[in-house]
Amino acid sequence: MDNSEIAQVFEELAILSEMKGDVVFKVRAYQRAARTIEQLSLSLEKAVSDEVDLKTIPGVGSAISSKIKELVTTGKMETYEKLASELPPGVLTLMNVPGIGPKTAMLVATELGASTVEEMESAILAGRLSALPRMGEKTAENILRHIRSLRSKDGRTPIGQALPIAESIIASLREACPDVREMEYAGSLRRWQETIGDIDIMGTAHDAQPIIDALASLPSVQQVLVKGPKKTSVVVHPGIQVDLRIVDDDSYGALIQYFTGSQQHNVRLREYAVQRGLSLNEYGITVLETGTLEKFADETSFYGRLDLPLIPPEVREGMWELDIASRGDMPYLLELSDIRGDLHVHSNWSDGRDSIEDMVGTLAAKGYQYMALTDHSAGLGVANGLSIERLRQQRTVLDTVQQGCPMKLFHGSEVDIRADGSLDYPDDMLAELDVVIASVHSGLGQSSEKMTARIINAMHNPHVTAIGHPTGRLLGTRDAVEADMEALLQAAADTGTAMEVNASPWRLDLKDTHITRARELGVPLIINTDSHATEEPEAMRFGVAIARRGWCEPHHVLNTMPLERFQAFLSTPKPQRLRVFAGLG
DNA sequence: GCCGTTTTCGGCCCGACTGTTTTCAGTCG
Repeated sequence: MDNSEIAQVFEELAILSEMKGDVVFKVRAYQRAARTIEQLSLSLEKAVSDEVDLKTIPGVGSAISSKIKELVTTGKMETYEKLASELPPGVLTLMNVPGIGPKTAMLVATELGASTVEEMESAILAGRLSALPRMGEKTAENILRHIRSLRSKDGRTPIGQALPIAESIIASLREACPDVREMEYAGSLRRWQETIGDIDIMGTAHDAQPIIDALASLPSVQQVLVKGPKKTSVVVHPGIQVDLRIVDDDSYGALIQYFTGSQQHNVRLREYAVQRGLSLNEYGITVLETGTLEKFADETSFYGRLDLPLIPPEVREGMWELDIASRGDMPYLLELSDIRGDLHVHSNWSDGRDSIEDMVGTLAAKGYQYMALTDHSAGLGVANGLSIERLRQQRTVLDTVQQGCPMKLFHGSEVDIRADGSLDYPDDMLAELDVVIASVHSGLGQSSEKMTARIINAMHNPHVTAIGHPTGRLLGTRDAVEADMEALLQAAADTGTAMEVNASPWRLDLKDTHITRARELGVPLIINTDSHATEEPEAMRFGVAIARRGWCEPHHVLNTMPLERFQAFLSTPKPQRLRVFAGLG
């Protein structure tokens, strides 16, 4: 049972507990635990078997700690089972509909006998819902609308799709309204979560009305939901909600802080503020004793008023960031400008769109010191993988391109890890390459045991520099392979194999919690774009952001090394090269 | 159910919006 499954049980336990009528604080405790568990880098299953004290996890005390242990060891939780059996079947399902909370779900299940969304729908159509206490025609209509919108779209949007939309809306609004001063996206987008619920745009201007009008009249807008003086909401193609808020300059700091969240971070920040006699809201900070509202033009001064440094949006998840920041221990997190090379790049020699020369030119223009050309190996026929002969030819071509190129060009390959764990080129061929990225592309349905052993086997090869896109997931399209991530990361640390953070916004693989764990175990990380065309090296910013969510500093990431040190790393045999990575070699 | 430079007991974040109501419950972020 993995962490997200455990988190799911606590999320549902919170709902059941609320329906039963438990005090809200108990409900919130379950909720908070669920959200913390979801973010945890360490597998709880492993923590329990290692007898780690779970009470060190924020929001986990003795009761929740023993519930986790029960769940991990028996696969069940008595409290949950008992509550679920006492309540009408299907109540949890009903809550998937927006606008339906625990109270309404209970009412619908008990009074109307509905246990599925379909049964609820027909009860509403028969007019039975609006007859209930505190329910009316409007409520019934709204629920029906939500049921229908639930069917028409599938939840959250991958960040790679949402971010360009947000950026283009901001550009359009700035162009249409020169009066706009500050303007940026907030919410989960600004925290670089891998998927986005809706797009929040915040800004300042002398007059909000022209901006609101400009948004409502953008060609991509499908529907205007709310058009008020303070808040405007529209739906843009392809069905993403965009909220816009415009305030005066002097309130912008509190506004952007509030709407960046996360909710959990804001809850903790407000608790922290209350202890200091201050109350926070989206307008500013109120001194409780005097009732005066202080305003802040930017986030730095907002956090500063709480004696805190600016906490980077990527780590505002309500975990330990507040403790770390208040101790003065907030590290310098990796920036895009720290990246000195890209080590996973394809050309039209395999399945890339553009020539070696064009790819090299694009990367050199970014000011990188080095790159690795890593076309696919022969086994990947669908990707026009390179035979040994073509691979050697490519080397001579690359040597020619290197002439007069200011950037060091490494010759590499993205070598397929076959189903049995062997690699697609013989060792003597691999030894000729500067950089070897070993990746799984087929046999993705293997059992966890097989897949784990398969990847670890590749790590034991002395020529394998890194494992590429380790879980193989495609956001919203393909699930991660079954594998024991803890075992993989441990093996990476033991063998001196780097793990890739694939920056493609459709992959983001490793993901944030894996990155945190890798960092804790001393595994070298490499952030690569896996580019197949000249516009794709831009994706490096996604990789850097996801690494920041994993609290990466430059020294956790291999391709922040200056060229000379990176060459020293490559030329030192595994696993001794870890000493070079750690700055000891 | 959690937690402690106020506390081992008594607190526990803040506000907007909606729809149903005559003062507020439910939901959301």
